[in-house]
Amino acid sequence: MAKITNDFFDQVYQVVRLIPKGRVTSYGAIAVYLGAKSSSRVVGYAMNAAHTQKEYVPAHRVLNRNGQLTGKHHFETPFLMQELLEKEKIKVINDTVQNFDKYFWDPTEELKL
DNA sequence: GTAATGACCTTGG
DNA sequence: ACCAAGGCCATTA
Repeated sequence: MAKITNDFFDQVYQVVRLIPKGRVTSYGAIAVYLGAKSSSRVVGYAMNAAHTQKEYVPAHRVLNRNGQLTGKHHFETPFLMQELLEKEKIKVINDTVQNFDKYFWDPTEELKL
């Protein structure tokens, strides 16, 4: 399936894999990094197809702008996402990451195109 | 080919 | 300050 969007998806997956351990980011940040800030939804959609990729994608490190685990329900188990985040020493309360701004990992700042 | 949906974000009242 | 609606882009039915 050589589609045009495949490239965009691949970019998203690459960025997500580049997220350091114990760090999180938002869909919008990735969208901005890819130059499609308006396509924040597409980033989330890419995550939806993330589990279809060969390589594992740490989608649990990708949250919305509010720091909420909106996509936890899309994981194999709703608890898996929070479990993984807690393993990264990240406190998750009520499906929300604490100190989100502190753990926030901005690709545009770190990768600095 | 058209219509509806979605792991979102921004702006208006 | 809080609540509601629209917009953007790609995928699926």
